[in-house]
Amino acid sequence: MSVKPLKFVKLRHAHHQETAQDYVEMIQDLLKEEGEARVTEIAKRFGVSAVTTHKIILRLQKEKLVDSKPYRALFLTPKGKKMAIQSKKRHNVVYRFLKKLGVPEKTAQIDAEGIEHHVSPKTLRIFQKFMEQG
Amino acid sequence: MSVKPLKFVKLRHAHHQETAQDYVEMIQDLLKEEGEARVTEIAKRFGVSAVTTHKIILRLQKEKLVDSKPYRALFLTPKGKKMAIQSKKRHNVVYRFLKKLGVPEKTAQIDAEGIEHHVSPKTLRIFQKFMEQG
DNA sequence: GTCTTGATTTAGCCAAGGCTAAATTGATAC
DNA sequence: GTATCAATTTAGCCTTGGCTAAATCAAGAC
Ligand SMILES: [Mn+2]
Ligand SMILES: [Mn+2]
Ligand SMILES: [Mn+2]
Ligand SMILES: [Mn+2]
Repeated sequence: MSVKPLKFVKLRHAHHQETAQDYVEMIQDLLKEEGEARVTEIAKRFGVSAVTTHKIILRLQKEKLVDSKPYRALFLTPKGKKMAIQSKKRHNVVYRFLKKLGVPEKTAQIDAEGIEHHVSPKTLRIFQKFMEQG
Repeated sequence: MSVKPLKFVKLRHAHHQETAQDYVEMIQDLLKEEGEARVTEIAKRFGVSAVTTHKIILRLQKEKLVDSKPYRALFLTPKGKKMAIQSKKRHNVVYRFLKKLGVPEKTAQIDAEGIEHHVSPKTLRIFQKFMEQG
């Protein structure tokens, strides 16, 4: 049998996207819920220090996903907004799919937070169809 | 609504386990398929350099999952064997579950490689039941 | 206008996983 | 037995995402 590193290469790529996806989703949530997105609140919700959040925000700014001036609140760029919308949608499909299957609410929340980043477009469509019918 | 960092804390914990799980699984495969597990072959299959694999093996030895002498082949400790068996079983349930749902073989392989590490015992049992019946 | 304080940022540390280049070694060929 | 060569290991670099301690700043209180 031949060797297939492809799936591991894709796995590493997915990992590299996870933080960005969770952060833009969180910023979008805060903008909606609280009116503004601040480092301290993001850090509290992720359960990390404000310093960790700050450093990740710097990276997301370099990647043109987040926009802000020093000591000020955070905003999503158009690119960041787009990623947030897509990520949230996928997250929600995975979450509802798990619940439809019979996974308890709390467990579905926890598992969806990890699974979402590894569901390909093909699999996502199948999850969606399952919910509409099943 | 209250703030719930729990799912993110668990996500980070899952990530910390991923590499170990994939490596012990791979070593087990090689012991079975090839008779021995070598750094070079592991690196080839993961699609990383032999140096990267070597460093990860050093960590797994410190964690008492892997056993070997310098320049020699690798073995699993009892602890490593146990993890390999459990990981392989979970991986397989996730993979077969996706195929049963209608996900194409190749996609199921790729997605399962990432999803497996985020499926809790409760969700795994539900996946299993779905296959037996559905 | 100044003071105070909480939020933000900077400095500096760590571990995990990536890499290339170079040194070492085990095993095979001769 | 020695020479060779492929595999392994070491050295040294990078990025991401963790942390604490200390510095800086914005905004509200007075
Ligand atoms: Mn999400
Ligand atoms: Mn997530
Ligand atoms: Mn696996
Ligand atoms: Mn895996």
